[in-house]
Amino acid sequence: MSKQLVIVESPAKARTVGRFLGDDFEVKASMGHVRDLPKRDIGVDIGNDFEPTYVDVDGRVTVLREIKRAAKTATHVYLATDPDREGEAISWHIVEAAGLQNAPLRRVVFHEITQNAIKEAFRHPREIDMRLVNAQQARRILDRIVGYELSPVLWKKVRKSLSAGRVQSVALRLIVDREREIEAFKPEEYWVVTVTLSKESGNDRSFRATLTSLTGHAGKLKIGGEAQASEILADLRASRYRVASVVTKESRTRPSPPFITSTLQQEVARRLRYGAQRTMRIAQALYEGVQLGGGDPVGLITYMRTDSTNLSAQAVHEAADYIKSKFGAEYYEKARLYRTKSKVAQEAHEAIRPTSVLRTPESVAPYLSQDQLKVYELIWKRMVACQMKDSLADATTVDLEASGGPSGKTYGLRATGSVLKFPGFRIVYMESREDEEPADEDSRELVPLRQGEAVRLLSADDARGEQKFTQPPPRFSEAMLIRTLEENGIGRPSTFATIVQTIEQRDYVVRESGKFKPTKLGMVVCDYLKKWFPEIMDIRFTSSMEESLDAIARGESEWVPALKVFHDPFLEDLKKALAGERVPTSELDEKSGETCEKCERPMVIKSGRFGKFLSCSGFPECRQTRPLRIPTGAKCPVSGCGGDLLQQPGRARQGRPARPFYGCSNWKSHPQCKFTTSRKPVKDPCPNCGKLLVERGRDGVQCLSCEYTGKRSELSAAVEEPEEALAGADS
DNA sequence: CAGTGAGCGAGCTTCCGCTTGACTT
Repeated sequence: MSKQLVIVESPAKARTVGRFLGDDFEVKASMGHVRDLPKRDIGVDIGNDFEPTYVDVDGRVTVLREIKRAAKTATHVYLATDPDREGEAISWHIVEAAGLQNAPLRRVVFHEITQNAIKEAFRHPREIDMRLVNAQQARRILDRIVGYELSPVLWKKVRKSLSAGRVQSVALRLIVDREREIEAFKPEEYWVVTVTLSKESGNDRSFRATLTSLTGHAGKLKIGGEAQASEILADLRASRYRVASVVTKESRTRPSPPFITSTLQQEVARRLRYGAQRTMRIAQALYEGVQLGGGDPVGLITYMRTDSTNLSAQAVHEAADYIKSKFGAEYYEKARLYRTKSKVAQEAHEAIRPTSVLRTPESVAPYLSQDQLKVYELIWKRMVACQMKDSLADATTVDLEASGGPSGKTYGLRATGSVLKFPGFRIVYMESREDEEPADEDSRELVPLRQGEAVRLLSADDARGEQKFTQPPPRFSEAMLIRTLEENGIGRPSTFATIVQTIEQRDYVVRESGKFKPTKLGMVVCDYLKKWFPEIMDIRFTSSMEESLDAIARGESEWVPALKVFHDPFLEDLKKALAGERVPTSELDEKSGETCEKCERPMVIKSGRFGKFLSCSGFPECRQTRPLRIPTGAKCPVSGCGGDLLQQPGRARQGRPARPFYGCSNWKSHPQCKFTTSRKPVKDPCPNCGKLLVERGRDGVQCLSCEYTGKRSELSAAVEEPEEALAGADS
């Protein structure tokens, strides 16, 4: 008997949908796009209305064959790819590539994988929406033109193999702009003055207050130097203190919305220090399914590449029941719905949530790896918390006055405190903060005080001034960069992790203690693109592109003219750039901190065919070169060798970026030694056997010769980080 | 995850966004 064919994008989704639909349906997965522009050349006939050439994607040939075969006998072919621009295009490409134009086609869409949503979708089939498809084609072709016309300009004018694109180049710009802000930043001195006070009567408890104002002067008091601070401290030490006002307000805190891709990546980075790639790998495994005891694998979370905070009614309902029975009715008020913040969100899926809150972290723990459990726990807690009641606290602000010091001035001080009245969602989950400093000052309970009450300084030592300096803005971490990109509508949930990978792989940026720092190459490429292609490098370029795409999707404009509007001025920029100057290669050299043995000029780090090497900055007058090797302080573990282990830059191989490795200094010398390792050596020898220790994980060490493992922090001295100037070799 | 070592002058590189592959005996 012939079945009805259903096509979705992901195999895990195919499994679930198949279970809901029953035996009359055969559900197949396209596994993403099945056709795309060719890799070899641009594949767009610009002069001929941007006519694209599509080819079958490598590895999707079998998928297409299967679809073709199943469609022959199917009574209906349901195109159930994701309900967004890309999904619509995937459906259209499947029809074109598998030749299903005359098949009994029906396009169906659902935003959540629940029985109801799927049944409802199948009741309202429609046709493929060519407006959406054309919006996708315009997006794809624009990205191809930008990427494949801009990159060759960089090959000619800067260096070969470089790349530029609508998304990666703006990501690079954010990092470079930030670095310039930091370089230009002038720290300003300021002082923070605090006093420790207590009630007149009794000595039971003290509290701290911070100097905020000088009576008669508007605004916040600024203390710019030590002299001023000393004068104020002299006053405060001799002052009488009085409570000017006590204001207590109830403060509510709402739970954070359920996770979407970007917030999951950020929170996992903050709490677990996992990178975006790793987070996505773990989430993918949770989504694909885990075997719980016996039977079929169970998908533990909903789809992990999403920009929507929507929750299915069923999930909200289940969470309500769970909260009421587990924590009590006072922790639940009503279903909470979260509106998706991003304007460019496509909302094809739900938020990232457990497929059932009844599968608590404890109950699935035996079947998960450590990593998986930690990530699942965060997703589970965030979901439960997001349906719980607000937390309530009494936040008290006490303003005080100090007067009677030698100068006769009157000062204003402030103490704050807060008492949690009702924990609400906090008993399950509280989002971590960017700065990580616990805000205990604010959450501390304050001594009960009355307006007009006199208080006293405990002792002269309890009026203190602390010198501080204003801080430059921080460099971007991976999580911060992803957040900023998303706020500007740049990149999609499926690409956030790879954007970061690309600019790292191109050597545009390096990580230094978890933060991105641009390389000279990155700065040069960014400046070059800003000079010749300011429009592409504008942070708002993507959002204006999205507006035109939306107009196409609504049927208000045509995709070919829209591309033309973009391409005409772009072509002008391209011509100007190609007629312009080449960037001198010396501008790409990184400082090394070393000096040339021959002419004493500084040595610089250059990148050649075989990776990085040291070269005299006096080139071409002085042609001195040296391999780039950084001593690690560790000795070669080969017995009788006695060589030093040196960090070497390593070579990039087949798409993989260059990774440093560690080799013996006696390589190719007398006596020859071929020892190498890719694990970072530790200075201290193994306490067990005296041989070489290498780093393992964040704080671990491991012996290469015996079974010893230990903690790096417990050894006498760890290997020092390479000098900052040489860190570029560490990428 | 992996687990590396040559010392050029040729032909190749590149985008963004969907999604997970896994030759036969």
